[in-house]
Amino acid sequence: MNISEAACRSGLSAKTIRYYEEIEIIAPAVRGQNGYRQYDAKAVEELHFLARARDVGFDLHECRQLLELQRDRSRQSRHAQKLVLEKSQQLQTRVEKLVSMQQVLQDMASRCRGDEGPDCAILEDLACSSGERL
Amino acid sequence: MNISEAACRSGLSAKTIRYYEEIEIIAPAVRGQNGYRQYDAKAVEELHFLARARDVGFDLHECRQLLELQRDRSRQSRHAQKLVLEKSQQLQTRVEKLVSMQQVLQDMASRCRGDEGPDCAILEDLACSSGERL
DNA sequence: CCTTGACCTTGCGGTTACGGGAAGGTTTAC
DNA sequence: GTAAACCTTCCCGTAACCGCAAGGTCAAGG
Repeated sequence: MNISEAACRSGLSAKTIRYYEEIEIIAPAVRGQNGYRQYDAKAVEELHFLARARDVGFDLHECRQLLELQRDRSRQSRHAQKLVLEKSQQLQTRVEKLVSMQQVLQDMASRCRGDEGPDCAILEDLACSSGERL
Repeated sequence: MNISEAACRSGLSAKTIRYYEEIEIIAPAVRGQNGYRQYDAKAVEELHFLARARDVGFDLHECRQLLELQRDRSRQSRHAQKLVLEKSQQLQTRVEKLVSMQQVLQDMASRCRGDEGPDCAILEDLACSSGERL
């Protein structure tokens, strides 16, 4: 199959598949006599694996490691688990940061009248270092 | 004062201040006869305002708008409030996405034995489209 | 046979918000 | 006198692609 069908089936875009080949996350695709990239079911599986891994938050460096584990018949599942738990912790940290930012925003918005006048608790907050609630 | 002191007082780096000047978020700094940028208290206030706005999640485009409001004596506080509420909603959406990603990761990790063997629920999940829990 | 449209190829530029480092001028302190 | 600690500009690198352009290929219809 050609790249656009592989894209469809894997959930990646054709651009992304070429990019992954370029940065050598995946092996160079076999080419037809017309120069077109050809993909079989096994290749699509790897692409799909990458799409899933990206979806749950892994960056490409980590995807590379996960794919190596996936290919390695003598892997140890604790290595995969370690990657997952670390990523989970990272997401946790990011969530906490975002939540605290959001709380500040909610607080600012609630103290702002939001009318036609120029008096604005939000702008005062941002201007003033006393507004440090983060 | 020179750029590094302005950086210290505002909470931005000197690099960032030069960058903000380059992309015209702030006015070009006055230069001393040696060519060094000079900052007064008012300039530092604007830099600090930007640092705070970035801290709570605004991108530079939004910071630009906020700073315009801040400078505008005839502003309407509802404009600032609108920006804040929109940003709060964006953060909410990002948080929800991250939390659902994290739940998937936690679930995968819990079903993985995490031992020396190759059997791994995580890798099976990533490989298989039936693992769609996102 | 020709053309049209939908593929495919490569390559280059743009995105966000800076950080790092080079090459060089200035100022300050010992 | 010189070394450290500033400052300047300029250019490259980051992550993970997307968009566009120029051009080759392929299948269908008139």
